[in-house]
Amino acid sequence: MDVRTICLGILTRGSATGYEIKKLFQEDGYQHFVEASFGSIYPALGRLTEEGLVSVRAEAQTKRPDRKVYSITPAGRAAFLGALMRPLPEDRHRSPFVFAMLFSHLLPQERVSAMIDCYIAQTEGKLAQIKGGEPHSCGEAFVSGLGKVIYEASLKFIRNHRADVERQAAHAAE
Amino acid sequence: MDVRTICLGILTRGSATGYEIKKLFQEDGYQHFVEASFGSIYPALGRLTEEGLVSVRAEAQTKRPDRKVYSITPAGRAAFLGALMRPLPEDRHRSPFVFAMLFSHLLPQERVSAMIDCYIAQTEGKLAQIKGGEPHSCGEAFVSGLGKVIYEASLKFIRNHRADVERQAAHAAE
DNA sequence: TCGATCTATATCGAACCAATATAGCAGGGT
DNA sequence: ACCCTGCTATATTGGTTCGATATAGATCGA
Repeated sequence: MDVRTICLGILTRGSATGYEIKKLFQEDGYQHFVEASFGSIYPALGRLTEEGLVSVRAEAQTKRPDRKVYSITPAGRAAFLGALMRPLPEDRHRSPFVFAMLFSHLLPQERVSAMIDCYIAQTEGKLAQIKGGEPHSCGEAFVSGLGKVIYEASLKFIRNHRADVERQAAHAAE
Repeated sequence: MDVRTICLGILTRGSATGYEIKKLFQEDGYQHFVEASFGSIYPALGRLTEEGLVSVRAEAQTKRPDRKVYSITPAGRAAFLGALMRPLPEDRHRSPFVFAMLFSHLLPQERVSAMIDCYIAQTEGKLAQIKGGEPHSCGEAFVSGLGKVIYEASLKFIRNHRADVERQAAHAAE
């Protein structure tokens, strides 16, 4: 799903600045399944404004740099709903950790253990973030519930099976 | 994890052509956690060859276009192991479906149901592909086992909770 | 004969991102 | 008073990636 559509979706829920949209990707639960960088957010907002799908209002702040607040327009709302009515792109999951586990037999056992420990800690952090959130709608509850069961299943499996790949690694000649 | 490192990893397991590497991404179980397109595979192989991390041998074929077979070099193998010894990039999961569920209240109930049915079918297909595979090592068994529990947990949760978002969608005025 | 599909290499224009640039501020340490 | 870290805020850049496209060899069914 392209960054313009994602920004439109976020703006259906309320006006926001480019900086706030980026923050939402890092904090508000979106980070588990969607993301964009400043390098694509600001150009996307610019084009959406050109296309009339979004309006922008500059706001001066005291003691802070000026900010640009973007709001979705009726045309933008229609464009977003139109995108949701069309077939969705498939999920993409990229996991350097999982890829690395395929090569665990080539690595020292301590390195494999360190990778697994790091991945478990990261996953626990994400699970804690989901648990600390407060879904405001059925959609949000569905999404955070799904994330929760995925992370829990991952953690359970990794804890139960980490010895399998750690044992294999032990035979690696260095 | 960049495409060069991924190609090096794949080539530690055996020589391959660019076309075969792409096929591996689609069939051999890698697709669940790693991918690259021709647009990045061929340039990556080219650069790896320039850097001496990979060697290439052209092969004529009868009744088929000629092929280029790439093999990893000792320097390439060392580079790959070096990459695995450094901190891994974090996982990235992008899910247009999950993002769309946040906006289920804006959609007709039949559309929400169709999205969920499609996602369930795709996930069942991926699960069947994992179940049909034959892991050849502890690393592969770990990876396919992890994928299996994640897909199973997802399917179970979605089936049990789909009514929550479908019910909400029903109130959407069109 | 044509279209679909597979094998096979490769490039292109557009999208994306991590890094960087610029600029406002607060707070803590030296 | 100065410096560093961290936050707020907009924006751009060079490199990476990808979907589409190009080219070319073939098989098979209609």
